[in-house]
Amino acid sequence: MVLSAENFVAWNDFPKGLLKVLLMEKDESSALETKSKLEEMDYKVSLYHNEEDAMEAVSKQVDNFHVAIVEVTSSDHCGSFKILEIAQDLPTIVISNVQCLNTMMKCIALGAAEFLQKPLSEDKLRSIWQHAVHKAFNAKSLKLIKDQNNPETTEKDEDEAATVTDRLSAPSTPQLEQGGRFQPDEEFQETTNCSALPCSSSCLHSADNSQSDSDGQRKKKLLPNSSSLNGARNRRKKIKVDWTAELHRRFVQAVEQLGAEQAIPSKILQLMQVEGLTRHNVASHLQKYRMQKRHVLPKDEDRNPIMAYPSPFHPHSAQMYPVWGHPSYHGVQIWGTPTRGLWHPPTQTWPWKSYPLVADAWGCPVRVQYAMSSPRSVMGSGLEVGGERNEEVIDRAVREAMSKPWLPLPLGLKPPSTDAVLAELHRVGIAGTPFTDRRP
DNA sequence: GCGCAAATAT
DNA sequence: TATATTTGCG
Repeated sequence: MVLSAENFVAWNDFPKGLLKVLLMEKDESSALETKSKLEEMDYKVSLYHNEEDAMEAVSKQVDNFHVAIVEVTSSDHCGSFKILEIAQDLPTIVISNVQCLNTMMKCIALGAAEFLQKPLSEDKLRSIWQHAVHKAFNAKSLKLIKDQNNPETTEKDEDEAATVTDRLSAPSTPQLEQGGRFQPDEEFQETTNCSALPCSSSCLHSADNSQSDSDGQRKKKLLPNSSSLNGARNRRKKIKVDWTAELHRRFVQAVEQLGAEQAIPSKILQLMQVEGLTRHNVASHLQKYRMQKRHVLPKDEDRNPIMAYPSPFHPHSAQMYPVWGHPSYHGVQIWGTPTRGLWHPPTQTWPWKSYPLVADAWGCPVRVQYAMSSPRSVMGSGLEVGGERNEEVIDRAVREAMSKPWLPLPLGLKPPSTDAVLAELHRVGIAGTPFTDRRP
């Protein structure tokens, strides 16, 4: 997701003038010149003269650099490529005397933020801070991208696959590596022409071509930022929202706060205050929510009104029935209101998971639902809000249930069994109830 | 911008 | 295949 103007938030603690730059340039005098230029611009520069040291610094995160500037030379650029691979999270600018298009592209493809031709002017160096900012905001928005480790979900539009290499009449179908970096293959190297440099495939050690689909299903992927190169607008596939329990809770809370008439996507979205969520996402979810309610309510009204809670007497009462319901209990879904309890068929898939639990507020054995965030979902982690430990959730739900017995029970808390109620009544001296005879 | 229904993804 | 989510359209 790209940040929009509306959700741009100023980066208040941007380290102005203190951006830490890793500089890897072999030639000492040239390196010192670059270093001094950078320092004049208030960058804090750590200079390395060989790839090994630079890589060690990057991998050990010795200085938590904001930006790296690494030199690629015609003699040996393998090491520099390696840095690009290692410094996946570090905006890396390649500087070079080399004018080989293939090398330039390779660097960009491997994740270089920029390829600067030497000699370096001050103007070229001055703006490197932007890469740090870009990365920071990008990282922020990336939290919202679901399943980023699965390149197939990152891009799918075959039409979009008119990549840089296509433009250069390379017939290859480059693959997007994890984290969005392009993993070149031999084909790429062979077909892009390079007059200045010998291009050894050994430089690209980590390319695992065995993973390319052999069934011809190999997906074409965009190079990062290729849109800016091929002029195509960046219409990447929309990201699927992971409606975690917490997100849904916010949604329901907003819906209920607004009331039936006012609960429209835009207002719900406004109330939810979840970064990255779109009106469309909400509208879609609302549609589903309403459909559930519609399907579920008639069934529910058929039920014996005395049975305020679903299936406490049901032989399968251990089964959990998550519900589109009440927002009052954070992280724990609760049964619908006593008069119009909401019930869900258990066949549905829900973002909750049932776990057995010891006992409830009433001393009855119950199961409790734990909010389950999908581990593969970056989207989920980005949208999850107000993370609360399960124990806290349970404790709070139990406390609330005990203090407000008139409210419906949180899902997971079972109402007292009839036997328990009767025993309790008996204990306090009440022999029976009008319902005693109606027990199943 | 809304809501429904078709299309698409998982 | 079923169902969840997105997309298209009135």
